[in-house]
Amino acid sequence: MIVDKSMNAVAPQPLTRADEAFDCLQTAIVTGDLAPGEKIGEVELCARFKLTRGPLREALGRLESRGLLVRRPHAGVKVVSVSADELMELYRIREAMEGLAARQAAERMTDQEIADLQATLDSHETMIEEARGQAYYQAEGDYDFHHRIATGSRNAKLAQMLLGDLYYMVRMYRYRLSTSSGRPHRALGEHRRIVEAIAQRDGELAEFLMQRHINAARKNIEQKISDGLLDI
Amino acid sequence: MIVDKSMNAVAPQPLTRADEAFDCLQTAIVTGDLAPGEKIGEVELCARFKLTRGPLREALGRLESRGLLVRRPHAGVKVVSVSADELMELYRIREAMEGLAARQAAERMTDQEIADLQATLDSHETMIEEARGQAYYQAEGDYDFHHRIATGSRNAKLAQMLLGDLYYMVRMYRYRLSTSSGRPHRALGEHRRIVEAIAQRDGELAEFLMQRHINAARKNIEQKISDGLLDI
DNA sequence: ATCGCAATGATTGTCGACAAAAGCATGAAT
DNA sequence: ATTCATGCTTTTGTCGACAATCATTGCGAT
Repeated sequence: MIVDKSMNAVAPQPLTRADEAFDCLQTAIVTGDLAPGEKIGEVELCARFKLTRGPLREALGRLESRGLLVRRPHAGVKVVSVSADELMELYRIREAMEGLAARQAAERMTDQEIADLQATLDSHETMIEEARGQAYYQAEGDYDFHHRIATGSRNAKLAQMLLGDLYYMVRMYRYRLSTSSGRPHRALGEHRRIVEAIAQRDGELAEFLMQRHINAARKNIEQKISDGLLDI
Repeated sequence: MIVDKSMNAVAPQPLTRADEAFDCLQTAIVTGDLAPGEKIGEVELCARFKLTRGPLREALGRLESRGLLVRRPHAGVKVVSVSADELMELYRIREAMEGLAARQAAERMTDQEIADLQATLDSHETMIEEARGQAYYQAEGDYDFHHRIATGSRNAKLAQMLLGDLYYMVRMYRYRLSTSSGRPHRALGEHRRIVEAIAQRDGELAEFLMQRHINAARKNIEQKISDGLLDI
């Protein structure tokens, strides 16, 4: 029984209300418009996003199974609030999964994709040097880099778990932490070395460098938290 | 801002229709009652599981975001069908994530949990020796072992992703593959060595052994597929 | 005979109303 | 004064009907 891979392709254009609701709520949670720990009623959400309860409930179910909010029957929904420890655990998961992604990306990315990835880093560099984009780099540029590697792994489930589950939770804290300091420069250098390894098709090295990169990011946040510079 | 970890606790007892629908559909997919690739209408599902469309749709949304079925707007839902390649990719993800789980379990499991884990393996051994439980061991016993290690990692998100996302997809194929041969004995030996490493609190070794264990399982399936012994 | 178009049928997406459960406040009893 | 019970209010869970969209089938034209 041969199965066509493309059968499980991504959903096409027709956006349904439930999809809109899902996107709205997701960005609202990530950007902090809906604060962690905040308990919020369905009717209030309907009014806020101009929706009816049907699509809204469907979106809430999806958000719940992705771990962005918790729902207690008959008691309402609440945005998840992850502790500092749990954030560290997220980084440990990223270390393992993105290491794999980097290794597979080194084996499977096309030459074109690698060139695009290098071009992306170039634009990041100019942004940092012009000193007006540190926040942007930290927030979106970094996400962009990891996004490309996740999809470049050609591992659909891996990309789905990374992009659909983990990154949203991490980005949720990027918004309020906006950790900068001297990391952007170091992070860019680490990114460059990872891409180099990928360009040389050295999967093992790419995996190692990616793991070390994420481990460094984790330690950076951990340090700031223990110094009291960051509240979570 | 101190956040109470227990805030994101598991849902309590009150089961709602949507939860029932979710469980029903999930087991139906895993056991193969709903065949992969099968296109199925909402009203048919309602009749089959004695539900109304409201809770059903909510369950469908959850199943979709977990990757167990795909939904094209206005065109119905379809059970996912993963190719042989995609199954191999799942094992690669497991290798990375369960390696991490084993390492953290070695660092964090209680002595009681480790004793329980060893007892579990003992019961598996008697089951295999009595030769009447190979299929059971392969199907449920193995799942039991990995389940305990995932929760023993004390990494809530990791356990959620492993138990909620990956295992269901793997179990879905366990049912129809029922791969046995001489693996059960070897697998049990590998399990024992992993637990030994955990009992000695040797996280690195536990991680290495777990990765090798899953890698061996993957190669075993890969071999059978290329030999034409297994259809997917 | 085959291809394209249109109308019909079926299925999904959406909406509003009803019912059930939980939370809260008030009041009474210890 | 504190605690428990009871009623009310609010919110969630559920249901059935309506509207929008897609798939199919039949007809006509080339």
